[in-house]
Amino acid sequence: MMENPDNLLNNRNIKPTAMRELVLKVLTEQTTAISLAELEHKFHKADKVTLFRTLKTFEENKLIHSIDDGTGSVKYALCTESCQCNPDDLHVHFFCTSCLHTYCLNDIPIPSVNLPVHFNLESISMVVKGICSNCKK
Amino acid sequence: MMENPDNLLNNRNIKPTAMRELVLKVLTEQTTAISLAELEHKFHKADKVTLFRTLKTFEENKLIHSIDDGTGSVKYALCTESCQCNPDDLHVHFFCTSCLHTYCLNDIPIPSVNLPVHFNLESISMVVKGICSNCKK
DNA sequence: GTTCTTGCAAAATATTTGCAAGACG
DNA sequence: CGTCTTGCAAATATTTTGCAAGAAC
Repeated sequence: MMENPDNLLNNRNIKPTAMRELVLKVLTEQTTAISLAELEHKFHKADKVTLFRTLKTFEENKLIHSIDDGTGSVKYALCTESCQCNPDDLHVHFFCTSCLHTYCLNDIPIPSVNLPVHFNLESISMVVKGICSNCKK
Repeated sequence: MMENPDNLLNNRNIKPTAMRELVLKVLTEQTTAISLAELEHKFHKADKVTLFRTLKTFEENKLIHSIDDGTGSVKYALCTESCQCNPDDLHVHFFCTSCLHTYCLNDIPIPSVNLPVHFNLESISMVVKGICSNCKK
């Protein structure tokens, strides 16, 4: 069942302000993860710092997750509705070196790893780089 | 068989200058990956930009590899002697959220992933976060 | 002399904080 | 009023480039 934007915010205990609804709308329209700078360009008049803090708020409340794809600018993408950002919820990300887009491979869970003894796992990040199907055409 | 520092440089076609030998010496003494800022602190009088370019040179010639552990500052660590930095050569990295050190888990290869159709793999990065064995004591 | 390396200055990029004005209840 | 949010300014951090002096061969 599709949630409306306000429910998405309320479900995560985020007060639905106009700004946040706009940012959430942009995020839902993305097929790939978006950077703060890219998000800023989606608006004609919006303060980057406000957008930054909006993203931080979203991230703290697990509405979105951040991806460090190695480009130097962090990308953000919506979590699935049930996501709690536990290691089990995490998926692989794919960075296309041609179109520079960062994909959430939501269907591909991060494989488990046998850590050395006495190493304790909290979270994992896995970023694959290569050419995406769009660019390979 | 242990190589001497100059051989390590020559093997990678890096002209062995005094600066490079010093940087290589520091790198061989590390048990965890090191950032540019940390490297700078190992010297009393060394220009950060020179160190940066030394690391770049080392990386281009596959003497070291860089790790983006999500802290915002890139870490560097020696490659194994046979490393060509192919996907098959890559290993998992571990970032300890307690001591903030980044380990090369050289014995743990990155598990393979089945990408969606027409997605082409070039390289993979996998960073595990948690508590290391030293901090768990 | 020619090329590569180094040091200093400064640019470029990204992230983060301080603070006051405004919105909301 | 009191709290949370927003906007502007500015600080911080990191990476990167330009350029000229110096070293290596």
